Amino acid sequence: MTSLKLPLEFYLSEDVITLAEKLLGKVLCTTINGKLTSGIIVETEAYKAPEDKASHAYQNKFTDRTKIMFRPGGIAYIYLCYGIHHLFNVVTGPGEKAHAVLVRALEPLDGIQVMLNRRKMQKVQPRLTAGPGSLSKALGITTALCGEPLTEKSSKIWLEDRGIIVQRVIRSPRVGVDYAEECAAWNWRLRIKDNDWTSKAK
DNA sequence: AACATGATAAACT
DNA sequence: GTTTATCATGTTC
Repeated sequence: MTSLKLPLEFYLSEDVITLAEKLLGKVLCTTINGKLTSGIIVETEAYKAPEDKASHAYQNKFTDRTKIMFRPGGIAYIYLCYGIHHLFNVVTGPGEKAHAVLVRALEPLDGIQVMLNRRKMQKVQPRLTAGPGSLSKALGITTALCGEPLTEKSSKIWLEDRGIIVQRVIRSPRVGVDYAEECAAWNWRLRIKDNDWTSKAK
């Protein structure tokens, strides 16, 4: 169990793109209210501050919300979007650099019944954990977990390497970042090819 | 006022 | 079966 947990060094690379790619196939686990839920990461997005206009920390903008990203990697950055959705990010980099990887979609693994209850759904459908807001809700992730270390034994949230092999990775432009101008063209959205659990598009 | 979205409904093939 | 449009929603700045 503990040996499967990703080591702190994993998160300290300055190369967020490669890191985002490596996160595919890893397993995100949470124990909220004593209930274990987990899923394979099938879609991520890299955010590389300060030069990335799509990042909250563009130009090293330092606020109460973004300051969490300026810490060294290996912690969770969770923020509220559109007032409803909790989005889960992994903070990466050695510190100083406000890099982060957004987890956009999961393939359910453990605690599926718990996830169904949280989503108020009857049966498993791709949309259970497809989409950053959905997966957070399914795993019980809220802003209460913001800043939580992903490497501590006591953490309620962590990542595991269960030896899952990723066959092929697709790179595509990120969505919802039109305002980021030239940065919107950077192909920093990464997903596993031919996976039913990624949000739309194949 | 802006926002890294999701659920729903209505329109398509 | 799929894609497209609309809007609800609350925190940040």
